[in-house]
Amino acid sequence: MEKRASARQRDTTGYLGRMVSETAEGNGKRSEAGAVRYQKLAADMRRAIEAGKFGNDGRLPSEESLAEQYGVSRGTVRNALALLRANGLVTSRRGTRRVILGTARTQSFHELLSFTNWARSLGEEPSARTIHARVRAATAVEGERLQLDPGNDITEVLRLRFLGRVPVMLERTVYPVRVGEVIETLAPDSLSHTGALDASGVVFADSEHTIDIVAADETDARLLGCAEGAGLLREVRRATDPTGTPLLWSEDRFLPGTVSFTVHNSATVSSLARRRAPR
Amino acid sequence: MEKRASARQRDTTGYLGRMVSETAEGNGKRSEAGAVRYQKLAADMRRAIEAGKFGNDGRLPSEESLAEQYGVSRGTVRNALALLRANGLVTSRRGTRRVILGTARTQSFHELLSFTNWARSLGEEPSARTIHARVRAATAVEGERLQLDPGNDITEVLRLRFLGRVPVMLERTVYPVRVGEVIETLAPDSLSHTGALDASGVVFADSEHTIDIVAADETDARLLGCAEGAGLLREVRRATDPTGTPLLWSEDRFLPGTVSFTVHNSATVSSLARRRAPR
DNA sequence: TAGTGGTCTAGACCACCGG
DNA sequence: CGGTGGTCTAGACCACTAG
Repeated sequence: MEKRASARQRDTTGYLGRMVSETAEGNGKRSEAGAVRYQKLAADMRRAIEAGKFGNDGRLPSEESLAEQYGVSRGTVRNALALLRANGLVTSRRGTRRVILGTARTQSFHELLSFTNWARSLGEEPSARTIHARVRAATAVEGERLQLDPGNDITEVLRLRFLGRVPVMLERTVYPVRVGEVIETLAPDSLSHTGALDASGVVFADSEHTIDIVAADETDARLLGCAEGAGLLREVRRATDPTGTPLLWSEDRFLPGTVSFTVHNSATVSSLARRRAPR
Repeated sequence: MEKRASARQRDTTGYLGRMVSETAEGNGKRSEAGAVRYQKLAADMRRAIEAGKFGNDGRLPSEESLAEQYGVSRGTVRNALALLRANGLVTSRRGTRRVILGTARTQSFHELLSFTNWARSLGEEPSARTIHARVRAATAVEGERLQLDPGNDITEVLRLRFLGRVPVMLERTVYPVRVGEVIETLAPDSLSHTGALDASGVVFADSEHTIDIVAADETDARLLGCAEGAGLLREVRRATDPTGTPLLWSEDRFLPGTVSFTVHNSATVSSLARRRAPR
């Protein structure tokens, strides 16, 4: 192989582009109607890619020619492409046409927050058994997690989650009362709490997911049917509204072999962090 | 609490913006010099936020006024803000000023790919013991993973990784020969393979990380010093160059309690997928 | 050197939030 | 209703890739 000239030549790819609400483009429940131009465009191009309509050299047409074809400005094309890029569908590099990578698999924001949505997107039948749900004063830790003053009330929910008839995950969720009030109006084993919140006008805007491994405690073992001390995959979810106010904090423990998490990163934008485990 | 009017009012936040190479902004090794305008701007604004220079109402100035202050166009400001947004530093919502969320902690692309970089960014002393490294024909599976024809050669490396003196992770990496050739020129226990590739001009552009839980096999148990069958946190890393050509495929198994992974998502752009576990 | 994607500008209009 | 962020346009120049 030929010798490369120098190091430090990398990072020149310094991207940019725009983004976009994957909302209308991905497999979320929101439909394509109501989406703005670049979102429809992205959906369109995604289909075109999957149908192989861009020829078989594995390259996309230039932004200029796409703009012409679709009758929009280059900026709008770039917005759409940024969407596909973020999901790992296409590359981007200065100097050459974009390369088609394949079909992206990133899930929509709501599928990540809602076990029910997620299960359905997989073609599985989700269900839930509420172990308990109660209102009580927040501990100091909970107060901090939800940005409440300690002593404020929270709603605490413990639910066992199933795919088909098989228990898969144990969910320990804490809501600020404000949010929890909505939950309390629901039937005991109602499926999608997140969906209900959604429907009642609660707006989820950002979330953070931390993944690690934890030993099953006595409760986990009993409800999930595993040995005490066995390793479980833990996902801690935190969600906030558009103003940054916490809406929920949840610690979910999955049986091994039931889920995996995949993150896509590019040199230009990365949303993943690897840390030392807590404690 | 007042009743919210209607559902389906959510998703209006349909963001957009631009992105940017976190490269110059985050804690990557590339310096700020050489960065373009919006990158410097982002770095600047990050510092301003951390120093509390935007007042204590927790809000950012309007894009317009930021553009004026910094003497750039609104588009450039939006590019910079998109960067901060992607890292969870600020929110964005139509109609109101952006809200400051806090200090983001997302790691740079290279820290995710390189155990050595990662460890150092934590202030820990990384080391490595190479168990074996060899060149052999690719299996069918490997061929597919690296997009090679089966029978093509690959370089296979098995390394035990330490933080301080403590074994933390066992790394099974496969490179296409083209890439592996660089590795072979290195000293047996040289620290950063990724760094070496980097220095020799190999350009990493995209990566995908899949995280799940796996039972320790006999090799894992022996080298990591855990019980056979114990749960380990598995991270499968795949990296490609800007053209989409695979550069490496690695399966890393971490002892429990050593790492956690955090992903930030927003309703407008999400890079995380939750799946059923393989098999 | 020609073509392509990345950066930047200037201006426009709209949807939404809050008073 | 005014201010703000989201979308879109049109045009310019630059950095880079590949022939």
